[in-house]
Amino acid sequence: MKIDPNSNADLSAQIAKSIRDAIISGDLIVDQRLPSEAELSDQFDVSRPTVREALKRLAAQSLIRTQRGATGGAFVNKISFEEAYPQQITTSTLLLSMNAVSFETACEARYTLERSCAPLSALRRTADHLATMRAEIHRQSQPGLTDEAFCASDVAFHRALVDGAGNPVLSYQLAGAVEAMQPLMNMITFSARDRAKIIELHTALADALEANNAIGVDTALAGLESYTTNLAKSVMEKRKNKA
Amino acid sequence: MKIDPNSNADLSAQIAKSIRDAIISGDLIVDQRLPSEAELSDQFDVSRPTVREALKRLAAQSLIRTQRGATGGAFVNKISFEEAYPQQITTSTLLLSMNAVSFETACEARYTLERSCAPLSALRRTADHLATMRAEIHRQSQPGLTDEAFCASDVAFHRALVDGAGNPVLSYQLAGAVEAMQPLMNMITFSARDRAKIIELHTALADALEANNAIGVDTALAGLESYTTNLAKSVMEKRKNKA
DNA sequence: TGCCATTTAAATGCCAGACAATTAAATAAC
DNA sequence: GTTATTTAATTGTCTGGCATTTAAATGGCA
Repeated sequence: MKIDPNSNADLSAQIAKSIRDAIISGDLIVDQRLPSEAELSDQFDVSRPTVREALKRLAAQSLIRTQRGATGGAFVNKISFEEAYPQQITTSTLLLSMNAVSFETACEARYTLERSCAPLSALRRTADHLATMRAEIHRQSQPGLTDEAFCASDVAFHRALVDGAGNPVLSYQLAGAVEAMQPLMNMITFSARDRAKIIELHTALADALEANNAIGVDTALAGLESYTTNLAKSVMEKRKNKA
Repeated sequence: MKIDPNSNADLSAQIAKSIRDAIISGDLIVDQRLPSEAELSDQFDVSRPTVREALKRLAAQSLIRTQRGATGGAFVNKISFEEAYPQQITTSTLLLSMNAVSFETACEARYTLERSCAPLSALRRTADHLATMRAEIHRQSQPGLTDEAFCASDVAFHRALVDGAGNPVLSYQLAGAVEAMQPLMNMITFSARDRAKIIELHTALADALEANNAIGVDTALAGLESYTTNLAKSVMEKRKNKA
C-alpha cells in the first residue's frame, strides 16, 4: 500500500481512509484482524505513532476495536445499533446547536419522522412498549419533577413509541431526531398547566396505541407538535420582551 | 484536569471524552482554540503523542479541526450538515451490511421515512428540485445504463424529493436511510421491464409533486415500495433456487 | 513614514527508540 | 495430567528530537 506524502491531508488521515475504504468495500470483513501496528508502519512506510493516530481515528468511528496481548491487535468491529446510537445523537445534537436551526425546523423534522412510525407502532407495539409509556406518563405527573427530568421522561416516552414499530433501522434513525431535541426542549420552563396538557396528549396517544388505532396516534402526535411549537413560540416571545 | 490512569479505558480515549463533553456542554464553543498539544499534555499529565491520539479521535468525528503554524492549533469545529452526511451514510451502510438487516426491514424504514417527507415536499418543492427529478428520470431511461448507475440515479432522484421538503434536519436524517440502501439495491439486476415500471412510478411521483398533490406523491411512493419489495423477493427466490 | 524582505517563534506533523503492561501460548515442574 | 513459570507478541505510553508551516516581529530601504 502506498500513501501520497505530498497530499495536503495528514498521513494518519490518509491511512485511516485507506483502511476505512477497505472495510466499507468488504475487503476487510467483520472480526478480521488488521496487521499489527509494526506491520502497518512497514506497509505504509510511516512511523508507528502515525499508524496509531490512524487507528484511533477508526476507533473513534467504532470501525475497529483493539485488544492487547499476544494474540491482540486491531479487529474490524461489528458495529451494533447500540454502539451507533450515541454517535448519532451527539452529531445530531451538535448539528442543531451549532447551526442555529430554529425550534420550528427541528420540531417539524422530529414530529414528521415520528408520525411516520405511528402506523407501524399501532400495528406492532408490544405490551412492553405500552407499559414503558404508561410508566413514563406516571413519572411525568409526579409533582416536584424538574424540567430536565420531565424532558428526559418525554424522550423515553417517545422512544418507546418509535421502538414499538419493531424496526431497528427506524429506531436508529429516529434516535437522533428525538434525542437531539432535548437541549432545545430544556430551554422551556413547563408550567403545571403545560405539563397537564402534555400528559393528557400522551395519555390519548397511549390509549390509541393500546387500541391499535393508528389514526388516533397520529392525531395525538399532531396535537403534541402544535402544542409544543406554540409553547416554544410564547416562551421565546416572553424572553424577547424581557430583554 | 485529571485523568484516571487506573481506568480500563485508554488515556487518549479518556482525554477525548473529556474534551468532547466540554464541547457538547458548551464549555468549549465553536471556533474556540484548544490549548496547544504541549499545554494539554501538561494539563492532563500525559505525553504529547497521547494527546495527539485523543485529538485525532475528535477530528475523526469532525468535532475539531487543526491548523499548523504560529497561530495554529486545534479549534472547535462548527460541524455542518455537509460534513455530517458522509459520516451518517457510512455508519448507516455498515449497520445494514454488518447486522444482517433484511431487505424488507431496510426498505420499510426507508420508505416509511421518505413518505413522511412527501406532504412537505409537495407543498414546498422548488422548480429546481423538480428539474433534478426530471433529469434523473431521463437518465434512468437511457439504454445501456449499468445497474449501479441506475441505482445511483435512483438515489439522486429520491434525495431531490426529500430535499424538496426544505428542512435540512429532515434531509440529513434521510440521507442515511436512502443512501445506505444502495448496496442492497445494487444486488438486484433490473430487467428492462423493471426499469420501465420504476420510471413510470417516478414520473407519476414527479407529476404529483409538480401539481402539489401530496396524496399522489404518497400513492406513488407506496407503489414504489411494494414494487421494490416484490422485485427483491423474486430475485432472492431465483438466487435461492439456483443454489 | 511606508513598503518589502527576512528572521523569528510557535505550533502541528512526523519519526526513532525505548519501556511498561497485557495476554495467550509454550514450556517446565511436580 | 495439572499447575506454575517463562516466553513472545502486541498494544499502551513516554522521551526527545527534527521538519514543516504560518503569522507576526524585525529590519532594511526608499
